[in-house]
Amino acid sequence: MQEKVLQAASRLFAERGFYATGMRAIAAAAKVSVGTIYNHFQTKEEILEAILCDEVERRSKFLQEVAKEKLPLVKKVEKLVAFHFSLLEERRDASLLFFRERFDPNPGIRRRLEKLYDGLANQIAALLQDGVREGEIVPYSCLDAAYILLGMMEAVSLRALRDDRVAASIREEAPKELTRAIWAWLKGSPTEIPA
Amino acid sequence: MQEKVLQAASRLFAERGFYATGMRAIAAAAKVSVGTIYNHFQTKEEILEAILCDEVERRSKFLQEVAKEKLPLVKKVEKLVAFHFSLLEERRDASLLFFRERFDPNPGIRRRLEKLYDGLANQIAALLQDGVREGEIVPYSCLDAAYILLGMMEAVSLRALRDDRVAASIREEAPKELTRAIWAWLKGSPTEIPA
Amino acid sequence: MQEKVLQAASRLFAERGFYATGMRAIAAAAKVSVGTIYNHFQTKEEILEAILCDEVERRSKFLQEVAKEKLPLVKKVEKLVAFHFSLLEERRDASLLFFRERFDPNPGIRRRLEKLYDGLANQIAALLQDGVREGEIVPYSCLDAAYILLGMMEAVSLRALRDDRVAASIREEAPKELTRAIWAWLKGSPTEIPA
Amino acid sequence: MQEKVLQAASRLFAERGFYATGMRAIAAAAKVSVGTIYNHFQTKEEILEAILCDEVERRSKFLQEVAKEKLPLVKKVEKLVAFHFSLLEERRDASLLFFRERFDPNPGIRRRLEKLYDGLANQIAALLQDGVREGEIVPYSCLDAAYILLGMMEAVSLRALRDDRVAASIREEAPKELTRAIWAWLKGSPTEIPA
DNA sequence: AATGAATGAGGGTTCATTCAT
DNA sequence: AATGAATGAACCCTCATTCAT
Repeated sequence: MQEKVLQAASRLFAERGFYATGMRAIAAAAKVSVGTIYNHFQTKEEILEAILCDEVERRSKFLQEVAKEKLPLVKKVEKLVAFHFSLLEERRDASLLFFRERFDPNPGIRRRLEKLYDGLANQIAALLQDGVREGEIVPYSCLDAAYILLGMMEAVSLRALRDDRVAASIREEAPKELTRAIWAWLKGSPTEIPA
Repeated sequence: MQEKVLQAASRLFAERGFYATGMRAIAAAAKVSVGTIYNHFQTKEEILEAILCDEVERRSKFLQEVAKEKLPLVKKVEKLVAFHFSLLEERRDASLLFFRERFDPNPGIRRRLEKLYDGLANQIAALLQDGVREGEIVPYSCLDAAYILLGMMEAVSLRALRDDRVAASIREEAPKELTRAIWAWLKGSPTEIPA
Repeated sequence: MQEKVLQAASRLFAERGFYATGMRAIAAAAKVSVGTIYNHFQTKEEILEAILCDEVERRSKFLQEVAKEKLPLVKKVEKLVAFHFSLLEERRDASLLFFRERFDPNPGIRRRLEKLYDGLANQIAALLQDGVREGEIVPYSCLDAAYILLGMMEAVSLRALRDDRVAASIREEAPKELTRAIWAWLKGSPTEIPA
Repeated sequence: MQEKVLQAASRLFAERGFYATGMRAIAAAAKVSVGTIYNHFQTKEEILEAILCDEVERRSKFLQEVAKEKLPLVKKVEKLVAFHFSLLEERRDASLLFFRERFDPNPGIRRRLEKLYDGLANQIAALLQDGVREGEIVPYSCLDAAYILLGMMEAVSLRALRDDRVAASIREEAPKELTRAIWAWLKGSPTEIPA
């Protein structure tokens, strides 16, 4: 039941936006009654929260596994980027929401979502920290770098989620290109900018 | 009068989000009546549009000036990023809105906001095109690159606009690091990814 | 529930007019919430439409029965007028609305109300057509005559629905006199006008 | 100034209806400012009242003159009907309002308008009374008859004020036809209905 | 658990009216 | 007298949420 609701809500939120989607519409799309939704979720925002939490958790779980593997950092980055783009294909709606609606709701839920997002950043930062320790990359403020890395993925994803042919081409090229760019950036001296 | 309304609305939209902010709240914060707002703006959306227009224009004007200067592309990018982060400090609320509310799913407002954003992207694309012509960077779909460049600034900014210590650190590190990351992206394959 | 709303609305519309009556007032008078009204009627106009539809149907049904009877046309007119005035007594508010609000200049609502009114006019026209066929009255544009016949009942009714002694007297005299007047009209030139 | 406002308001009220016409629209159409209108009229309803009063007064003045003349009743009726239809042609908008909006506004103003209308009816009743005294028509409840007579004129007028070709033909035929019908009605015995 | 009718606060917007100029 | 920006109550309607069944 919950799954039906979450899927219906994901699609509608992605199509029309969180505020433009009513509970009646979700109930109709999920083929349950409004009352039933409220037996499983306290508020409409909780539905959004559940969707976004799920997205974060998928990425978080993946990062946990990657962290355990014995691989050079560059490979880990490559896997992370690849995974990210595979989710983009498989879970278009929820991914879109993850980028778009993360800031929308009220401060209470926003705070919780930010915390989840910070968790992701921390995992990535730990990954980078390992790389620094191993001498694979130069020393960094790893948490800052993690947020920038996430930002790079988000930026490309938002372009890739449009519906034109360029977007399709980006979705194909981006994993390779992005890994390259991230790596070039991480490898360089943190302060070096060509004159 | 309009200025009072725009400032109040900027603050409230940034705090609570566009949809969660009512006209009555804006009127109260601006210390005018609801009716007076409607003498200056046709709809609530028009208020948001005016705020974002202003932000776009500031960036647009700056880009015009940078485009005229005789500088290597990397320096122009550096200046652009720096300017962007300076606005982030000076005009916190409006900058936040500039990135956050761009995705409003209401088709009417979205179209107009996208047009504004597209204008900026076009200016940046022109900058990059110059770089391609001069051989400074590898050939690109410059418009796509521009969207991604904007997206990178946006994604990092949204983190940098929070209120914690990490945000402060990012605000300090990001201009330099973001320039390097963007440059690593734009330069194309100088760094092999180890196998 | 719908009945409560329709009765409350009939009374208020008749007292204050359609535009001067708010949904809150209707809800309060019907002792339901505003939302409940909107669960049964899409718009305020639909409430008015439902009220007037009902009035039309009462008259329409009556006309159907009269049409089937084997009576001279003048008797049918007499019955129609009598029935009309009996409704005026029994269903004061709705009858008032039936005549008063027919001219609402809002094109959307007007069109629908006109359609209802046109249906009645057509039934009366058919009645008159029979009279023409039987040679009871002179040939006529029967539809136009029907509108005028309805109009005469309407105009007199609006006076008859006031609360003074004249209104009471008209309510008593009008059925008889109106039938005579209508008949004088329909019979065509039996009376020369002295020069 | 007042004349400009009244003409503009007549046209707009007739076109869009009283409630759908705003003070700003009237001001624009009359090419004065909103404030100026309020220097001459206390409320919007007062404008409507002025328009309708004017219409009543034209008819009332005419009736006063006709009453003074030494003519058979049938001629007076003929003149009255003719005058009524001439106003319909010359002052289409105001005449329309006279029929349509007479019942619309709030009870206060409605009462005043009803009084004016009653004045007309009384004048006509006096005319009929003369006819009874002179033996021109059979004894009547003259006031009731006056309202019915007014109702007959209204009913035909409303059909004649439409915009089709039939309306044009009615406007031409109606004065003669209506006079004939009224006279046939008034001449007849008040109770006689053909069997 | 499941239902969906009922709720009513609140949404954006309008507009008759006022008032400082 | 004339102006039109300012006012705010009231408009119709929506919708997250509740609750009796």
